[in-house]
Amino acid sequence: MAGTRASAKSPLKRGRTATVPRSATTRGEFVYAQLREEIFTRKLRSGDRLREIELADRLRVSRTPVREALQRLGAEGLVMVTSSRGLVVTELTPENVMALYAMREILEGAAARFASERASTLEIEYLQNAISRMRGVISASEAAAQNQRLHDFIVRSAHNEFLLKAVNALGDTMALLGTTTYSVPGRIESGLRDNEEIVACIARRDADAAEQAARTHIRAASTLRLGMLFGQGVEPGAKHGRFK
Amino acid sequence: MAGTRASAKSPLKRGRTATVPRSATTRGEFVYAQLREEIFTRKLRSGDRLREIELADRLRVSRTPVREALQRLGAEGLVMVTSSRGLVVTELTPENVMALYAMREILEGAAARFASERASTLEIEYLQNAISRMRGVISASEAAAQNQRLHDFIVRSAHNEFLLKAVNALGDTMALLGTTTYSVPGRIESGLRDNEEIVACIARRDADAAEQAARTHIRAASTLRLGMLFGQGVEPGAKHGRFK
DNA sequence: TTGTGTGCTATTGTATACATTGATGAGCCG
DNA sequence: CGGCTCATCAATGTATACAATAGCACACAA
Repeated sequence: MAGTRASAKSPLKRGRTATVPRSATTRGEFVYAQLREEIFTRKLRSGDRLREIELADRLRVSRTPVREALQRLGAEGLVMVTSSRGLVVTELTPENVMALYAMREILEGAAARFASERASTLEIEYLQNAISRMRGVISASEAAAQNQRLHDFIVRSAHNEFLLKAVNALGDTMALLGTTTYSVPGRIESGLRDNEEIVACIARRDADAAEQAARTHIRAASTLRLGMLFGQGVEPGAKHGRFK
Repeated sequence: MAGTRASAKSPLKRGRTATVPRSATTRGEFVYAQLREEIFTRKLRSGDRLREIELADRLRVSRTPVREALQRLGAEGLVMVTSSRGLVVTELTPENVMALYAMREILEGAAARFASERASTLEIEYLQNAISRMRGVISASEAAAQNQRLHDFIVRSAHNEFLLKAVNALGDTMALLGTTTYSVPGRIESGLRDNEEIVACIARRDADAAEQAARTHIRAASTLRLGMLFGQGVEPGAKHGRFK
């Protein structure tokens, strides 16, 4: 039985050794990772067209692995088909963004709830340590990164494969938005307080309170985000199309 | 600009004129629809291997559209890669099933909550009519179908694209389980009462209560399901592998 | 008997040629 | 001058040949 090489839906997507990033695993995998990277780093921006031949030429592979990658990206919602321009990097409308945050509120709430019910004592200790490490952080990017790690861990502590998938999918879409809400003054402190509360609830196995606290946390981020979008126009760096 | 034909992620996938079911839209689409059908009708069962060449021969297409279809199915979780046997129809472990229902509880709750907040009065009227139609239904399959339609409509009334996608993905996975919990005696009546309560909460715009009611509804189904799984062994028709 | 190496084979990965089709624009006719 | 037809093009859909590889069976040796 040979069929083992298969395409591997690897949930992680690290870069490779640097010398020859190509052929990290398979070419399809490489193209997928590369395009994700370019989307997240905004080398490819919302609305940019994705032509198979053009990508194949640029990445020095045939159209076959390119199609594979595009299809995976499509399934994740990072690229979408428009009737007028074919395949493009997904553009989020303001309605999408609101729906996105509403959904995040639900999912992060669920993660906190499930973690309250199922996290091991070891996992809870880790969460508490993570909170300690967050105190004293002052840079927005560092705070955002730690916040991200904490929530990833909460999701993993929920021990629910379907939740994990849903959260990852949503996270990818969030990445399309670019900037973090931690750049808003005062957000670091309030974010920390939120997270302390969430972990405390999980630690005392209070599922209802944990869910509520997590929702409140996201709700705050949501409010800030909508302020960024509608309050003062576009974010720094955005040049074209919608508000993105 | 030509790139219009693209692969179209069309949410619907109807058959065509019947004479030649093939080429419904594209061959890739056809293979995708066909395999889904076979999985849902259990012609392909959990654990069955999916070999590209074999499928291509059987469906009279080349490997290219087959690969496309398999990839889409993989993204949806209907097929998975095992290290030992390559690509197979997804097998759910008992842990998976529990996680699945836990997640459904969350998502149906979210749908009810959002619907409470965002459904139009027209949508609410429809929901109430749907409830009326459900009264007096006696067959398990009919009750299950109506229940399904009602919940689909609630999800649509939630007006959240991300929720919709998550629910659909979960629904596909549920389909792998086969039988419905409506075959359990008394379930039709209790299910109806649950649904009446959910719709009533939505109608009076009580988001918290609606979420709670929906969770309760799914929780009941979950309990029944676990009874079916662990209480008396396997379901009728299941012959091999796990409990599926 | 059991461990180990080695070729074979089944199966997937990749490239590429060809088919198909929607859009575009030029030219022709009224 | 306006509208229609048709040739052409750009882009994706499909088939297929070839490459690479993992697993297996078999043989051989200790």
